[in-house]
Amino acid sequence: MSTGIFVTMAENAADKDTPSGGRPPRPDLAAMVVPLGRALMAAEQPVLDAHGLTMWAYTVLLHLDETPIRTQAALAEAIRADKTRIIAVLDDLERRELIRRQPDPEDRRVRLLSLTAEGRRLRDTTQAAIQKGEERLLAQLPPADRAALLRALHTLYTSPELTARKPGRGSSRT
Amino acid sequence: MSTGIFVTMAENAADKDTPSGGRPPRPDLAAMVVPLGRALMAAEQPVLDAHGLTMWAYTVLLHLDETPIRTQAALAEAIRADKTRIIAVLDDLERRELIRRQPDPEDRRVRLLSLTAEGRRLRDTTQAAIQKGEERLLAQLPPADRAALLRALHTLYTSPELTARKPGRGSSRT
DNA sequence: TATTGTTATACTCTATAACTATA
DNA sequence: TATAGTTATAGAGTATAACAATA
Repeated sequence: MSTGIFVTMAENAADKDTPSGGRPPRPDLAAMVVPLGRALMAAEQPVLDAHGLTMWAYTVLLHLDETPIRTQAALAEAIRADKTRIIAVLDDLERRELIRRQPDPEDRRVRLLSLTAEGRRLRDTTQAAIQKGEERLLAQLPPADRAALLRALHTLYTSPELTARKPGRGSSRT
Repeated sequence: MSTGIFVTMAENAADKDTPSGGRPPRPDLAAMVVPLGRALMAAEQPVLDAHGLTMWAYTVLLHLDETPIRTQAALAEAIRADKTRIIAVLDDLERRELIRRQPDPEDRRVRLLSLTAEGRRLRDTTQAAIQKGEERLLAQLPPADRAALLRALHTLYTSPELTARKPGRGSSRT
């Protein structure tokens, strides 16, 4: 944690608004979202520790449940991770029998990824604990704002403008 | 970028809700906020590049404006950065005459930090460009949701529960 | 030749420790 | 001795390149 880029901008112009030509009437969106995200991650860390999961492992468990994924590369792509980075995570999850990693008989290069019963159980209890912590925060908001926040976040998060893949370099052949 | 932790959880249970004992009816808050923040940062990067600013430099310019800060350590603390990390940023900003860094006559250890006119101008044009990009995103939301989102983000961001300083290690003497 | 999974290497970012100059 | 600022070093996290197995 304490990886704090975009921190202070949020307090900017929160109340004072200079109408014409002055400071913008609202703080940058990123200036609130990024530090909030960092704080949320920091708040979740103890919960994950208590359940013996890293954030990557938790992300994998969460994603494996919804969509049965066939290849590790697809999983990595789906969670925007590098394919080389999740290997150690999968190794650990498999060793602890939270996931299965079976070679596909039809294409023996491929590893079929699936959640075990215990994996599902651990995911559920962990997520319950995490959301319980989040509820404490959301309780500060009026019910209408809370609903609008979740709705708006979902809209923005799934926005096609933001889902764009990393376009910079990486387009070199090979 | 592509530092993507907490990515997929957002799509979870977005529509299907299993009432009792099943999956939670909403995705984890962090699972939407963190990737959204990363996407926002990625979207801002080209704008910052065009204006010749790193995100840390932009953060410094933004913060220097609102609160006149006396010491570099205080600035670092305020933007949750390590005091050693902003030095190169300040060096660059000073060399480009976007900020001033004057020794305090009353305590010659201290550097008085202030924004130059050009620094203020660059900050304003950069922020205008960034917020213009953000407006494109926010335009997807109904006006009421947009207002609620900004209100809720500000509430959560300034929440005392999340403002807690890193409590772990660091409390060692020295 | 292309692709899946893997290992090994290099790079980026960040924090920690050590130093100076003032007080 | 304590503090502001600085420099140098080391560590964590990540991506890139190279490899083996299979298609």
